[in-house]
Amino acid sequence: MRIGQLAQETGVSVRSLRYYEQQGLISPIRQENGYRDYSPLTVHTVEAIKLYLNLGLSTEQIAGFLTCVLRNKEAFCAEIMPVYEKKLAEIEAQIQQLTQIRSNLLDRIAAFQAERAGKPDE
Amino acid sequence: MRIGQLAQETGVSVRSLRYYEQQGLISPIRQENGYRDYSPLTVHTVEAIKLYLNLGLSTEQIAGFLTCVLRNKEAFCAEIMPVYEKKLAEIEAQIQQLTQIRSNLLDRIAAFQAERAGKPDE
DNA sequence: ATAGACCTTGACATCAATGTCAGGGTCAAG
DNA sequence: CTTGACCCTGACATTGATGTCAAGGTCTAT
Repeated sequence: MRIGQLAQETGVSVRSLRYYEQQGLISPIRQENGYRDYSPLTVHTVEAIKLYLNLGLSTEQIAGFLTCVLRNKEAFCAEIMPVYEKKLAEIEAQIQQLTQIRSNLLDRIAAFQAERAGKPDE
Repeated sequence: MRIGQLAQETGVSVRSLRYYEQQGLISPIRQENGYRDYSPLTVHTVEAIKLYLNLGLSTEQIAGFLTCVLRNKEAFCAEIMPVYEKKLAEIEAQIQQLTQIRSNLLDRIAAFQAERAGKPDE
């Protein structure tokens, strides 16, 4: 299968497929004319990549366990847990920071409105 | 006051002070030798900039109301409310997205551990 | 006059996945 | 043989505040 078809079947752009290859996530063989030639199984690989990217993982992190999860169930791949836990910690830190900013914004909006309401003609 | 002293008094790097100037947030006059010359009042300006940056606002947004809030109370500056509200909406969207990812991560971690525990010697 | 602390401008690097363009090859159908 | 759809590589842009370096000017104290 050529790259255009893979792109169409997975909904991933040709550009991104080449990028995933550059990051070591997929390794198509080459036809005689230089075109990339993908196994039909690569569709599943790309779907997996999409899934992990949607979890906020980087291509580098995905590269660390992708081979394993493609051959086994996730539970068999010990490499994946530290990644999940690291990402979870990052996400929670970000949520906390955003929540703090949100709180500050709400305070300032409230103060703004209180001052306008309380002193309408000062 | 020269840039080094302003940096020291505000805890903001010399690099950032120049950047704020480039973004139109501060406008020091120049000494005869070309050195930037800041009014002592600029310390307050920079403190305000720090505050708004910490709320997640961009220098461009800050530029839109900084002159007003330096002369008046915030409640007097109508320009600021749309900015606060836009930022609040962005923050809440981000929190929601991160919360969704967090939920997905927790699900996968739980599934991982359940599979290991449930089938320890499969 | 020289060292050293301070200032200047300009430029590149950061982070990461993706879009987009340029310049050029391949191939099948007409 | 030409058109058009598809492919290739390589490169720059995006986003935004900040770090850092280069090359050089200023000024003070020795």
